Amino acid sequence: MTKSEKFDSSFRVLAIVSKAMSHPARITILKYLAEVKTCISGDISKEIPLSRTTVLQHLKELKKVGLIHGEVEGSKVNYCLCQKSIKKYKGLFAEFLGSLDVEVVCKNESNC
Amino acid sequence: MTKSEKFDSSFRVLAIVSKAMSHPARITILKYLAEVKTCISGDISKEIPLSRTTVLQHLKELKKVGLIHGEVEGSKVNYCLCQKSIKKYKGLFAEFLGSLDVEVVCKNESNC
DNA sequence: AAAATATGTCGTAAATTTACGACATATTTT
DNA sequence: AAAATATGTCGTAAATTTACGACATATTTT
Repeated sequence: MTKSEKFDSSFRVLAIVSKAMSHPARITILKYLAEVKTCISGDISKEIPLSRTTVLQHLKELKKVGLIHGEVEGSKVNYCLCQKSIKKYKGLFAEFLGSLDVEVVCKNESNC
Repeated sequence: MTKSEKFDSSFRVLAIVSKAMSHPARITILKYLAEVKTCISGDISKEIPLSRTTVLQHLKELKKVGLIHGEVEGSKVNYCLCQKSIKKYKGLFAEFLGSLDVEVVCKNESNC
C-alpha cells in the first residue's frame, strides 16, 4: 500500500526519518543517549516506562534509520548515537523546513 | 495504549510533529504549498498520486498539528502553510537535533 | 556448575494509519 | 433550473505500529 515509489526520493527519506522520530519513547531514548554521552545497554527499560521487548523494538527502529547503532560486547549490546547520521538529518530538516519559509499570498490574509 | 503521559511533554510535541511529517504525501503537500506560494484548493489530488479522499485525510493531519490551515471560501477551501508554526517547529527540530550533537565516548571506537 | 544477567525470537492483541469508494450536500456555472 | 464542481461524511479493508509475555539461548557471576 505505502509502496510509495510514487513520491520523490528525498521526500521519502525525510518521511522515514520523521517516522523514526514520531514516537515519544524514541525521542526519549535519543535524548537519554545524548545525556549520558556513552553507550547504553540494550536493556534501558529501567529508564523508559515500557517493557524490555518494547524498548528493544524501538531501538531497532532507530537503528534501522541509522540514528543509533549497537555494538555487541560479550553478553550485552551497547547502543550509541550515530553522530554522522544525526548531523546529516539535522541538515535535511533544516533545509526542508527552511524551504517552507516563504511569503505566502492568500486572498484572506489571516495567516494562521 | 499510546496514552503516553508517561513521556516528557516537549518530547511528545516533537513526536507529534514528526508523525505529521512521517508520510511522503504530506511532505509533498507541504513542499507544493511552499512552491506555489499561494493557497490551494483542498482537491489537489491532481498533484498528488492519491485519491481525493486520501489527500483530504492527509490535509487534515497537517491541519491538526497546525502546519497548514484552511480557509473556506464559497464552495472551496484554500489551504495555506502556517508560517508561524513552521518557524516554531523548525526551531524545535534544530534545538533537539542540536542537543544530540555531543561527543559520545564508547568503548569500541567505531563510531558508526 | 548453578544462578543471575542480557539478549533474541515468536506470537499476538489492540490501536492506528493509509487508501478508497459510495453517497450526500452545498455552490457555481451555463 | 440543470449540470458541473468542490467538499464533507461514512464505512471498510489491509497494512503497520505499539506493547507485551512466554520461551530459548548465550554469557557472566558467584
